[in-house]
Amino acid sequence: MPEGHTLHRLADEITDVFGGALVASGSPQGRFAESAARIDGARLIDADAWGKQLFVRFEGDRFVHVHLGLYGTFDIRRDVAEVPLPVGQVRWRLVRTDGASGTASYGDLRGPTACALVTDTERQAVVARIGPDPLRADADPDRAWARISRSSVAIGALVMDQSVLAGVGNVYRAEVLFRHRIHPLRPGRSLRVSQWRSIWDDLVVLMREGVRTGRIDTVRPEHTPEAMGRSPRVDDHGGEVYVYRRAGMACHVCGAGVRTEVLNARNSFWCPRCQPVFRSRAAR
DNA sequence: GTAGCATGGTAAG
DNA sequence: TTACCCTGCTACG
Repeated sequence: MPEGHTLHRLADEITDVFGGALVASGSPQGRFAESAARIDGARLIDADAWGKQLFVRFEGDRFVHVHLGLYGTFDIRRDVAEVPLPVGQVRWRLVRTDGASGTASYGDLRGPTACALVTDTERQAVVARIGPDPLRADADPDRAWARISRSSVAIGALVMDQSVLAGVGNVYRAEVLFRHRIHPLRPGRSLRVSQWRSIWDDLVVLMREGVRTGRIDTVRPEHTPEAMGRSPRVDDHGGEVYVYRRAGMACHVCGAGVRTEVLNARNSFWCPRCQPVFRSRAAR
C-alpha cells in the first residue's frame, strides 16, 4: 500500500520501535546478505522518508535506502516472546531484543524495488532528484509549480512524476484532481497558480490524515457512506474515495459514470461532468 | 486453485 | 514499449 503516507508512517514506526537500539540485521533471502551483515549489531538511529523513499539511519552515517515499489511490504511486530522463522522471501530482517523483558521486536521487508546500504552522500543525491513532498514541513510547493506552469504535459502525469512532486501515487492523483474539479489530461500550464495552491494545501491535509490512519480517505463529510446512505467501499487500501478504481460506477456527487484511461502507464480515473477538460464560459 | 491485476519505478530493447 | 521485481488481494471456475 505504498504511497507517500505509507512510507512516512513506516519511518515513524521504525524510529519508535528500533530507534536508539542495537539491532540484529540479516537477509534470510540472501539478496541483501553482505550489506545486512555490515550493520548487524550496529545502533539504529532513526528512519525518515522523502516521498516514497525511506532511509533507515545507522551509526557512522550509514543508511539503508528502501523503496517498496508496487507491492513491497515492511511488517513490524512488537514485543513477541519468540521471533518466528522467516516466511517467504524476506530481503531484510531487523531484530531488537529487549533483555529486561525477554521479548523482541522485529521487522520483515519483502518484495522491495530497492534495498541498499548507502552513504550520506548517496542519500542526499536521491533526495536531490525528487520534488517537494507535501508531508515534509520544509517542502516548497513553488518548486513544483515552476515545473507544472511551464509544462504541456498532462497534470495527471505531472502530479505522479516524483521529480515534480514526491509521494503522490495513483490513488491520491485521481482523488485530488477530482476534489479540485480538474481533468487529468489538462496540460500543466493550463492551471492557474491558485488552483495549484489549493491542490497542494489539500494534499498536505489528506496525506497527513493518511499517515495518521494508514488509509487513503478522500471523501468530504457530506459524501461519506453514512451521509449518503450508500454501502461502504470494500478495497485493499480500505479508504473511501470518489473515483479511484470506480470506472463505470456513478459519481458520488453528480451521478455520471466514472471514466478511466491509461495515463503514465497507470489507470487514471475521473468524472466527465465534475472534471471538464475546459472550464465552461459560464464558470469563468 | 489460480489467473490477473495493483497504491511503483527502473532498466533493457 | 516491455520485462521485471516476485507480494497479496479479488474474481472466477
